[in-house]
Amino acid sequence: MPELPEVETVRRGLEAAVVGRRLTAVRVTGRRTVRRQSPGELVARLEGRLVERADRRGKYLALPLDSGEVLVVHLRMSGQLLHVLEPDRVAPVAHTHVVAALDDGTELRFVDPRTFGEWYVTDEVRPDGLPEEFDRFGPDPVAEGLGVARLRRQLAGRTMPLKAALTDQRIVAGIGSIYADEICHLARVAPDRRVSTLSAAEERALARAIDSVLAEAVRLGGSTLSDARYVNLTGELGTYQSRHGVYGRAGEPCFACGRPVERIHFGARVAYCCRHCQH
DNA sequence: AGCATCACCTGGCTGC
DNA sequence: TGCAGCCAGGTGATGC
Repeated sequence: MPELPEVETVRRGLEAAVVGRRLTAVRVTGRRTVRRQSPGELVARLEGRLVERADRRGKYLALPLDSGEVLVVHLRMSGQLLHVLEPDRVAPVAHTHVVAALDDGTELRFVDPRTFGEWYVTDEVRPDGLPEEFDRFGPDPVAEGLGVARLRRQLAGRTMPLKAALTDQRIVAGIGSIYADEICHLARVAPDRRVSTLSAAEERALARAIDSVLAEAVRLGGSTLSDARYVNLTGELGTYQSRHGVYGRAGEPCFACGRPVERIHFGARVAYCCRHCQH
């Protein structure tokens, strides 16, 4: 499922394929993708506009336009953005909900079987060109950096389980279930630990693990699970799944100690971890 | 305010 | 083989 590394990989694809291009025609065919405004309104605010930048905060993509507005795209669980070089020769696949023609004859297509993904255009824009509603997010570890001091501030006064904190976009932006589990494993802290009980050394280990796991995952183009749902803009798979230490590996040996990885439940959550390495 | 829980949605998998 | 039931999981609403 697209988390920060996957969305960052898509952002880099958009930078190459879409930035500097004009949207000549936009078709919305799905019923649920555009729900913040009417599809007709979204189309009217996109057609003829030049895409000036490709930005990202957390799992959200933001494409500032020459109108001063911003196109926001969220892939949610199953959304894919695909850049099609020869649209006349490549029929849209099933579950294609938005098609945007670019002024170089290529197309940007949005495919989303589970229809959770979303497109909208907003004119409530900050001086940095991102939507005002992005103010609610915590720091993005890749776009803005996150040191241990900032992490400690973000966790201050909270008692929730660590995985709940890591996946709370107001605390840190961009981490979902897969990377939260991998970060906890690398930092050797259990995902169900209450954040109020973390030692200074554990906070340092977590800050380092957040940086290294996300940086390496971005370097490898994100994780594509066996359902092959996540691909980048040109249809390539990510390869970070080969580095997963715990996620989806219940019963398989922990790379560090050889004991079986467990799939644990706490509250309504699930996490993969090694009870021997993580405390 | 902070935290837990639930609804949303549908393709695909599991198990009978 | 068919099908019911469940799971995936980020986000926002709700309730405590």
